Amino acid sequence: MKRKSFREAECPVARSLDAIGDWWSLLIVRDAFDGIKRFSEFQQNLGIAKGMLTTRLRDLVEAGVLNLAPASDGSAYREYVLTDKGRNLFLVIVALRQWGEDHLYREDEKHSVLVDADERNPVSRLTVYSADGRQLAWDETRIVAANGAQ
Amino acid sequence: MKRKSFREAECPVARSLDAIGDWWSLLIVRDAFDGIKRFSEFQQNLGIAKGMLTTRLRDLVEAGVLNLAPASDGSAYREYVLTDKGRNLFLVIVALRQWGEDHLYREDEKHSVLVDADERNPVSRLTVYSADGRQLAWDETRIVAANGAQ
DNA sequence: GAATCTAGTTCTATTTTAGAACCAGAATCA
DNA sequence: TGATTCTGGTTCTAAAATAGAACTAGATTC
Repeated sequence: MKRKSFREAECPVARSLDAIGDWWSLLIVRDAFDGIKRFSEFQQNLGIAKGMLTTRLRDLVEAGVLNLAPASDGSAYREYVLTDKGRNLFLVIVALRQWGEDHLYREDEKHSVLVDADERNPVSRLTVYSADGRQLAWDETRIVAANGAQ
Repeated sequence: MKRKSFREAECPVARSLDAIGDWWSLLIVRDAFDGIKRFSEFQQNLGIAKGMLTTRLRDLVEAGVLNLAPASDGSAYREYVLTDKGRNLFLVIVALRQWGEDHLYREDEKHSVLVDADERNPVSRLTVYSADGRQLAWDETRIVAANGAQ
């Protein structure tokens, strides 16, 4: 059967995953953050099948994450650029990156690092803060339902 | 063909997605943060097929995200609890939640809110900071490759 | 002791994904 | 200018992932 959709889910996490949770989507977005724009660049950089890339790019454009614009090199081709909505996925990518760095490499394995453009120092770790600036651990938070209950 | 694996990718984002990027995985983790522990609870809460849930839970245990422990109610059953590695996915979930809240609801639609347990105020937005405390936008960061180049 | 609940397993049907082959229009080369 | 190559796809097949129903053994409750 068709994969179950979360598009109309109550939970924002589920809706996000419905929009950008299929295989390849976030890697395409990651590449877009790294300046990749053209179909062939994505294809070669990711090693993805062309047919798959075609449908993923179409889906991401439909989802409002990417825009299809005239190529910036003046050619008759087009290129894919992040929309505002797409750029706002930056934190998702950074969170995935930090978790991966922390848990998915052996001691002796090197990995790339996200640094700030000016100082070239690694960015600091993401943290959840309360409205009044306290650091919050996962068990110091709660979900309040839409209706205000719980 | 078998879906392409990113387990040995250089990029931490790709490795993360390989580990927790398949359909349902992060929703199971989200439920675990909400205190869901038992097989039947996950199954009913998510509306997932039992067979799918079985393989996802097995994968997450294999990945070190969940642990299978004796049920806390004293029965002979068992329950799934987040490991340290799993708890560290909190930021990923929060980032997905905030993006979804911002971009995937109509004006008139309500959604649940993440609040701090004490004050019951919504948590503040995630932000990327430089080592010296400046807020960084996506285009104020760079990726430095593992070998130190670029 | 019987009925029900829990946590699965197994099966089939459909959808997704990977990969190769093909193709038309744009750009480059000679 | 014409031939060749590059770009950005489309189409096809085969294998894997997912959904859902049916079934089951052991634990718990009635």
